[in-house]
Amino acid sequence: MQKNSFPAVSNEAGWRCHGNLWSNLREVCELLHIPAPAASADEEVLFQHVRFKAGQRVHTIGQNFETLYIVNSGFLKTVLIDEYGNEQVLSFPMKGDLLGIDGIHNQHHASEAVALSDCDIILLPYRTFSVLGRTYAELEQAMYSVMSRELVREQLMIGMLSALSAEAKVARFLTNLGERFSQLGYSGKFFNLRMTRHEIGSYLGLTLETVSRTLSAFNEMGLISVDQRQIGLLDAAALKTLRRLPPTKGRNKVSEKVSEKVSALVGKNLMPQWGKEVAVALN
Amino acid sequence: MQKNSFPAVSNEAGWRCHGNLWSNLREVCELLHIPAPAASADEEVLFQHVRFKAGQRVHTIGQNFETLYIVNSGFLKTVLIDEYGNEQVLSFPMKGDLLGIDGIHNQHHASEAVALSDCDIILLPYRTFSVLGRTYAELEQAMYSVMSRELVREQLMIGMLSALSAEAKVARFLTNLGERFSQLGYSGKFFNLRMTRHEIGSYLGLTLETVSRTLSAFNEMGLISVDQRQIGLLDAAALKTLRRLPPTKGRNKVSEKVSEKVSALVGKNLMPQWGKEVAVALN
DNA sequence: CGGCGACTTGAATACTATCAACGTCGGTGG
DNA sequence: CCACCGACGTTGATAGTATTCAAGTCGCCG
Repeated sequence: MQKNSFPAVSNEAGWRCHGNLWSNLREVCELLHIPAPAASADEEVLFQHVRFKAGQRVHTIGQNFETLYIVNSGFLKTVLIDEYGNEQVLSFPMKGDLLGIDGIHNQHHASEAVALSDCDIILLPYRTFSVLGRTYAELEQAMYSVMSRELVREQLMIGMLSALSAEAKVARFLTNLGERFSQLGYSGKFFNLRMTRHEIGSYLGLTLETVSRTLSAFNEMGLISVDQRQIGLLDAAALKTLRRLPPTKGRNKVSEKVSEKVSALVGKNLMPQWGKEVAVALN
Repeated sequence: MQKNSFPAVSNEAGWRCHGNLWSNLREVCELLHIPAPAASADEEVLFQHVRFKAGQRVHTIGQNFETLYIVNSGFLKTVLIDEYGNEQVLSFPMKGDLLGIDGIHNQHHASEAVALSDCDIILLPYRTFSVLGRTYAELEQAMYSVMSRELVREQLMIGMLSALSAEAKVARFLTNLGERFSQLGYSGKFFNLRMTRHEIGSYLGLTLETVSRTLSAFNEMGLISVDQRQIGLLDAAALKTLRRLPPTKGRNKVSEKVSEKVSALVGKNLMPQWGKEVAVALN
């Protein structure tokens, strides 16, 4: 599972104890990119690491909510299960992401978190966290901020799901993933996917075939390179500006002319209607 | 604007002062359905009401975040604006809903809240709230819970957007709206919509034409009654069980037989593939 | 080697969007 | 008062995108 291009994360932060790894509050805050409480005599408060193997569930739907989880290494997916047993992928958490927030409300998890690779997860017991929050106001502030950010992220997801074409969704998915990898210090241009086409499709509201076709189309257009799960973003700028054809009525002249040019450029109608050249011209 | 079937909300809760209405902490907590802090010598902490006329914005995108808002009466929409100026409706808040959470992160509002009818909104300054939260732990707990609930709501929205057919989306929209009205003490069966077809479509990821057609189809099928914005849910149970035809491969025999029967029943292919009779048969 | 899961690709279908015409309702001003 | 207008809504015809169904390939593991 770790045969990819990512360096194995070194877990030098933390102490070994009883064969497990532990982190203190400062390390946890760093991981979450939130300011750590300044003075802390609580250096002895330690948080346990737990390892999950690929395929294992960190928490399941309906499970009693007792703790939050912070991803220290590895890749996961969070899913909803509908009444027919179909998975709906909600997110692909990775290092630094917080899991389990959905359980705070009514004390039960509403979603399921599954490890896509071997993972190292830090347990942040909610009781402990609450106590710490009463002590350090900054912590609580940070928690509000993280939850608010998560909310905004989901709002953007909603906007993307209901307004973008299949090609635009896949393009954004790839560039977002690249940006997240960059922020973690990995390459934002060349990476490999940890999830199946089916999971990508579920996440984007598409079928796996559509995802596969779109990736192939991007590949033929030279926007990306694809070899199974190995992805190379060859023209990230073009991908980022890829959108559905303008929903605003009023630029019909432009779109007509352009669509001719574009479809002449790339054989079939695989080229997104509001493609590369156009987007550049708009800037 | 208030010529509808809803009784005008009486605002006897709160005090008039300088021509404005004010509410204390206990009233605010009731409105949000969260437990009020038990002992409170802070009875003198009052929160100002502000009235917005239909069409006015409570907050706009990019605006500095200073206060949260609680809907005391009226109906709103929250929207995202994309790079072409198109609106993406995110929610339709009404009495008891909390607005502005998205501004906590990075101190700027990510979305816009617009009044769809005349509204009475309670201001909950974030600074004030933070101070109160430090005093009353239950308050903070409640805030986490509300934000968590909001997160779960958006997750369900994502699942709905990416997995359901147009008919199922509209059906759920109607039943959800009915349930919310019920909880507020209004009729959950007969109500009128406060938003245009375009806004519904934006919310559901559909065009206004599709929304209109679907409502007409439901009407002809006897599931609902429609007269402009006056809606009557005649068969809420059927609406609630309306889904897209099962994405799980494996019940092809059933779906084929049924689709014939159903399409024979209602002229063209307006009948959702997994319709009323089928759903009942499955239970 | 056989089999399975993941992936790709093709062809046909089906659903939804788009474009367009028309109807309704309210408000406004001649 | 009536004509006009604009916003909203309905309905039809058509087009196009994404899904579905169906092979077939590839890589991996027992």
